[in-house]
Amino acid sequence: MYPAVKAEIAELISSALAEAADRGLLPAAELPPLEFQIPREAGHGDLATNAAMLLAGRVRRPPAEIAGVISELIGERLSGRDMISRVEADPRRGFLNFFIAPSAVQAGLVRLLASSGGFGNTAAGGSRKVLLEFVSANPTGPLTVAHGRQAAVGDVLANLLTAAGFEVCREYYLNDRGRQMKILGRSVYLRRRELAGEEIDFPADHYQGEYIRSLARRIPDPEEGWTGIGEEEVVEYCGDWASASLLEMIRGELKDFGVAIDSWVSEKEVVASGGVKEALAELSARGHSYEKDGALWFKSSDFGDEKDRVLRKSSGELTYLSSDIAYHRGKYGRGFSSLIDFWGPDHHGYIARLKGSMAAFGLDPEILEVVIVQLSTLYEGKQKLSMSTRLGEFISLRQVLDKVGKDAARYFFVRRRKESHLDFDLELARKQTNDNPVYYVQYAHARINSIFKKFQESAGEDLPDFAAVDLAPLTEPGELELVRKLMLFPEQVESAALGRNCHLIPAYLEELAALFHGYYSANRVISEDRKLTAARLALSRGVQMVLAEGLCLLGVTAPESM
RNA sequence: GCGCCUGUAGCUCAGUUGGAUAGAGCAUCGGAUUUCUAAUCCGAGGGUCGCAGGUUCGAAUCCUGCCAGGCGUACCA
Repeated sequence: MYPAVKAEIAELISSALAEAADRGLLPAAELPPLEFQIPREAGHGDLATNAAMLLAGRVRRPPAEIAGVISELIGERLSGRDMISRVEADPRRGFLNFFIAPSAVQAGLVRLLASSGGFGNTAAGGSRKVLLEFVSANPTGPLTVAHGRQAAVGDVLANLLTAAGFEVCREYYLNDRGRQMKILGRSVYLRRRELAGEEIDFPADHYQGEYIRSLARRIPDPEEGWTGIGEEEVVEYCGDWASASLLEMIRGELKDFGVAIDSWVSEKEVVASGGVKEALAELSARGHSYEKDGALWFKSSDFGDEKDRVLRKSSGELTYLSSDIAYHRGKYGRGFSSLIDFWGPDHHGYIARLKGSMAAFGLDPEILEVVIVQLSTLYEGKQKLSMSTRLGEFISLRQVLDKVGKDAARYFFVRRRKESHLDFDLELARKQTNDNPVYYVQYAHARINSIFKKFQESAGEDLPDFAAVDLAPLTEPGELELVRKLMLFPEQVESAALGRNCHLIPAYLEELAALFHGYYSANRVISEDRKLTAARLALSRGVQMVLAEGLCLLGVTAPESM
């Protein structure tokens, strides 16, 4: 609805401007691109533009005077048009405030009701392919709360991008190789020996968590027996088995968290397939690497990094960076217009070198977009929960899921800007009261369902065909405000997707729910007036559809009853 | 030292490309249910937008400099 109205307003203003010039009311001037905003106050109309302020410099008149002339001339043209009912000029600053005609608002609702889902979808993406890599936790332990937030934000962004017309692939990069794997293998191996009765001085830099003991208890004997092969092979055996079983656990956690990964890429395979060798050879061929102190270095300082980075250690081992470079180089050949990575805040220093490496290959580093998601702190009411990973005391995503459930967990993780550190109060997320925003939104959805049930019971008839209902009876300010809010949904989805601002969706849903709860308290949907009842049922249905769609984008259920 | 993020009501935070009197929830206080779910609604109080300059019709928003907090600054991942 709004795009059409905006186009209409632009046309009205430019023709008013031309006429003003003809009549000598204002000097001739070209209209700059219009900027619109939705006024906070009802008295300022439904849509406002600052056209007069933008023109002030060009025509050398005060904004308020220009606005007055324009609104006067537009006012003369409004009869016969059905989108705009009225225009007013703000006499102080020069805003032009437009009031959208109720019939135009109602027409928007008809479109929503006639849609069968996907009302919020837009074509902004033009079916371009986007690769979204997120979570990507090492298979060395359970997913943490930090992973949980990344998973929630990443998954919701994927949903939003899909709704905005992109084709999204969710990818998980598995760091199943390297130092951490060795430490994992050793950790399990040592715990295993401990279980066998040996006194072990467990190293502080090994994985301390209780889950390591549990793995050590469950690990099957190697074919050759525990002593039949060398210690190095035993450790490798332990590492392989442990990472495989931890991966199974992670898959289960993601599944229960509502996250479906489309593509799993193993670091081991990237190395084994020769991808790393190839990438290093090309870097060298392009003259962007060199040997020093027995190590191979990437000249990342040529690409905006603060210093050069090691690709292959003097020990001969590959660094994580080299396989990551190879992995990301591979992403470029897969036909994506955009490559998005989700990383924790402790990795932000890594951005320059990775993007630099893409530039070193002659690839466009702008295609690669790194999104940093800040950490969360868990609370039980006022009490802060310990997050020490070293001691293995961290709260896992699984524990959060057990405590508050998938809906609340996902909703809370997404609710804040990703740049903000999140305070996640488990006690609040569990509460079934009005201070819990998840329930607040879900309740609005369920409440509407209850109205429908009540109507069917008391009237003894089926719900009307909503798309065919005459909406003319919807004239209350609260009703039109609700519809206008509904019409904003597609823009909101698109803006959240393009700006990677998932938190806009919970905010929007809470506002919509608040409008509906308020409307519900002040007005009765079901009444003696059959036409009004039908129109209000249709309005409620529209609200319910958008709530359900928004919750679906968040991966949160929209309950029929609560 | 340098880099990234953050600083808005007692608390947790919104605030689109600079726009009208800076908003919401919680907490506090006061109200609302013979009527479709009170997991709801209505109202009140509460602010030097970290500080100081600058840019302009106009700054929480942009620029510069400070202050405070978090994270990073590995031949770890």
